[in-house]
Amino acid sequence: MKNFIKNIVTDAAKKAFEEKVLPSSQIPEIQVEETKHESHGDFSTNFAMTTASIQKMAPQKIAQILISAIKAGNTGTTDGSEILVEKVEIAGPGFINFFLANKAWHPVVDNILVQDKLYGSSDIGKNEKVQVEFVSANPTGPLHVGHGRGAVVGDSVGSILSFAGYNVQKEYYINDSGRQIRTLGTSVWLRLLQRAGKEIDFPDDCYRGDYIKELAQKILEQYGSKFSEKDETEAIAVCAKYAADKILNGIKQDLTDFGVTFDQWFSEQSLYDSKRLEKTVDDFKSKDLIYEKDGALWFRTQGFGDEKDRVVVRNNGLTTYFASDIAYHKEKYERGFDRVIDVWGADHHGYIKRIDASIVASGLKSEQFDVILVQLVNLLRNGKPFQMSTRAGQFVTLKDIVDEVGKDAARFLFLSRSHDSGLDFDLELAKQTNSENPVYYVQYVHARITGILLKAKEEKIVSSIDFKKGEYLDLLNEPEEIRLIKILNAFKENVEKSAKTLHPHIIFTYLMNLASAFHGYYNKHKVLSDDIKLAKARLSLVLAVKKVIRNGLTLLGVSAPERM
RNA sequence: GCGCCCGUAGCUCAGCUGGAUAGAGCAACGGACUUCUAAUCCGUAGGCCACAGGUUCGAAUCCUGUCGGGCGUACCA
Repeated sequence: MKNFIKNIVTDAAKKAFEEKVLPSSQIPEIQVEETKHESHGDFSTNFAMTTASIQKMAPQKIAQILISAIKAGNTGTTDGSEILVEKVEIAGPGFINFFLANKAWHPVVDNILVQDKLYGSSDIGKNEKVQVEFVSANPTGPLHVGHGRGAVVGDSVGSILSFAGYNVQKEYYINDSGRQIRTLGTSVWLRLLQRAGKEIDFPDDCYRGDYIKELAQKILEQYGSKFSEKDETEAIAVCAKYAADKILNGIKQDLTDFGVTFDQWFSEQSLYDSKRLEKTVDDFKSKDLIYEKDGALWFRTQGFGDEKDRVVVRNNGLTTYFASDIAYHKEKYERGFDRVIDVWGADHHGYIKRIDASIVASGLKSEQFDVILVQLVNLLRNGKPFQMSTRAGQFVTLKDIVDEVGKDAARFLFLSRSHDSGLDFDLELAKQTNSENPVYYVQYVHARITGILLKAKEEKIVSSIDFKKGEYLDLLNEPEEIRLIKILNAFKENVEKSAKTLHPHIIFTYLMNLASAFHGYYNKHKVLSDDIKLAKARLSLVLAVKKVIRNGLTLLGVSAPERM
């Protein structure tokens, strides 16, 4: 539709030049936009204003010339017979506004019914191989609310990119190596000793949650009471492995219940086992990207935009987290991804530059690496801050939220705001299943329409509640109907914008907007009109709305209920 | 100090690849169910878009600075 208008303007400008009413043949990129106000028509172009300096002419005058050219040509027709542009006019400082005939919009409905689940999809991704890595929480405790936000953002970005034609793989990086795992093992081991009757001072830097005690108990049950007599180093290793496995299984289950799925789970330990990390360090050493100083090995990140160089191997011989991350990211590109997207909590933002530096140092381009920084979730209870700490064992888990609020409401709330902004998540508010919860507003549209379609089938107006061809669409001429179709038409654009900017909340905003337009229409006009032809036309429209709502909700991982 | 994010209606936030009269939800007030689901709708009220400069025909949007809030700034992860 937009291109159609664009062509009209381009043709008119060329024609005006040929007829020498416009002095310059230079035609800049023509921008056509949907108007904000209906009084400004359906589309407008600022062409006259942007080209004013080139043509050395007042915008108003250029606009006038263009309009005459448009009117003179037989532009405005698609197949030469139907006139789709009803009116063209100059407005304001030089905008050219286009008013389309209603019938220009009617084919949109058919298009949706035919494309069905594919409506809104596109190929802007050109099948580019993209990896989205998200959550990647350490398996040292259950997922909490903050992880939930990262989880839905990553999951939805994955769905949206797929829908927009990217070849997407979703991955979870398991930090199953390093100090935090040893701490986990120690925590469990100490609780186990306490349970076995030993007096132990439980250190502050150990994990204190009740789940640690439960794990200790399970180990005792499984290995018997003799376990507490074991050699400490060996026992801690067993505890660590056992606990990490159990916790990871819990994480997987919680994510599944939250509707979040992964194509692959990647183990950090595997980077050590395969000697991949070692090889990566050697490789960079031979390229003089890693050097030795003060007994430690440093990566020359400063040369690639970081504030300073960073340690990869400490002077005690242990590798840093950064070291395995370098190897991991290098490995991702070697697996064939053109582009890698990491979803991180905002508290890790200082880490971006050094990873980016390591990627550029590997000979890749900075544009091939994106980080979605998800701002922190501000947990409230009845409007008051609610502090959480994994170490202290005081937190609200993701599971708690999903159990109490439900998957749909939780996901929808997490995606309701741009991830660039902090999110207030009020536990009491989220638990409410009333109209304050926007998810019901959108889902209600889907359920309402299903109700109408079922009734229509019962009354034999339609033979099925799902059909692929609209009927009597030219009867759709109410302003609310045209407005609804315009919004339906904008779905694909919104998906594309969401994919390009990696902002899933664009889909949220779109759905709220569509839902609002539908509810307004529903209250004003009866779909099942006595006029059977009109009823069929409206049923077609309403079915199209239903399909778009479903497609949108699917991208956010929220269900579209038939009944509420 | 330096870096990243944010500052828009009483509250929570959209709008930010520059466009015409800055939007929505909640809260407030007034209306609409014998009619397809009132988990809905319609109306009223509410704004120096933090502040100051700059670029531009045009700035909530881009640039610079100031102020305020959040988060970072390890041979931690």
